[in-house]
Amino acid sequence: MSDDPLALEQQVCFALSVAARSVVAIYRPLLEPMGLTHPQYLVMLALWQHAPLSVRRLSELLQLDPGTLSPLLKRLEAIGYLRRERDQADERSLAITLTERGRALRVDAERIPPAVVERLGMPLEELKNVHAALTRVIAAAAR
Amino acid sequence: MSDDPLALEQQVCFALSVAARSVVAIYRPLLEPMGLTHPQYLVMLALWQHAPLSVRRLSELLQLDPGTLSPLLKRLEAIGYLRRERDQADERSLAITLTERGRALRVDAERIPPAVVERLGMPLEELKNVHAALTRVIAAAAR
DNA sequence: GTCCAATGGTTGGTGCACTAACTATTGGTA
DNA sequence: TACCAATAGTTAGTGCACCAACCATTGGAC
Repeated sequence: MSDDPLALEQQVCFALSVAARSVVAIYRPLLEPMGLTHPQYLVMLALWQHAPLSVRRLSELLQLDPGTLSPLLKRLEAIGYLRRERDQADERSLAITLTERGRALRVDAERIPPAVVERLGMPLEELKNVHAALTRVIAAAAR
Repeated sequence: MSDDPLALEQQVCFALSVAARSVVAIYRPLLEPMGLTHPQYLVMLALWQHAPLSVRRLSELLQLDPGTLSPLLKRLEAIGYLRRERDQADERSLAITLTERGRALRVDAERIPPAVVERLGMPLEELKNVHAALTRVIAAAAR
């Protein structure tokens, strides 16, 4: 075990990056049949839970730049999973709503989380701990 | 607390993505004066530890695609931190070595990890636990 | 009522990440 | 020796992520 403070294998940021990419890679083949990328999947999760949403609200929920979401939402509209319409009450704002197909997709999506957990083969208990630890990291970074 | 298995706030993948982006965001202003992005910083860490390296070896160490590294390495060569030369023994392979400036940069880099830990304000003990947990996730995903 | 600063979203530029197709070198085997 | 499969790296295409500049709408302040 190296005591070099710059050693790759003891950087938390490196472990975070690799873990995030590794886990997203597990989702890829599962999402591909639905025509979704992982960020698009997260948008769909947010919409299934909270639709209708504005771009601003969505960017807060996902902690993503509106500039990132804008083209992503257009792609989801192009596939036919959602609609982007101006909010009647405030023409600056978009009301993002699900289409029938978008709502229907939820049934397929319900198979994803258990498939990922199964593929990881880690005890649920430990995954909960990881989630809690990450939540503390996110809170610390946000301060 | 929602019991919806598709709820955003209980997805480990979501926490992972947000945490990774949040932590990288902490590095951004620290790396900017050195002219480095976070992935470039990881490449420099690998080189300070193991130079000379081939693209293949680097892609194994960082778990990144050679296709991602290729243009990234050219950018680092353009700034003058490294050299890309064909390996004399095997002309297919690149020997990536540090320039004098690249080696000198290490001194500045040594301030980064403590600055990040300080900025996060989390006990070192907990960061170690996070690191260990992430390492298990990475191993599980790789299996 | 008329400015004007704040707000919501879009666009363009840079760089990362993955995939697939491609080129060049190497080294084993017929 | 002449072939050919494996290996190393590059390139092109798509999409994500951040930033800064931009446009339109809104809602005060005067």
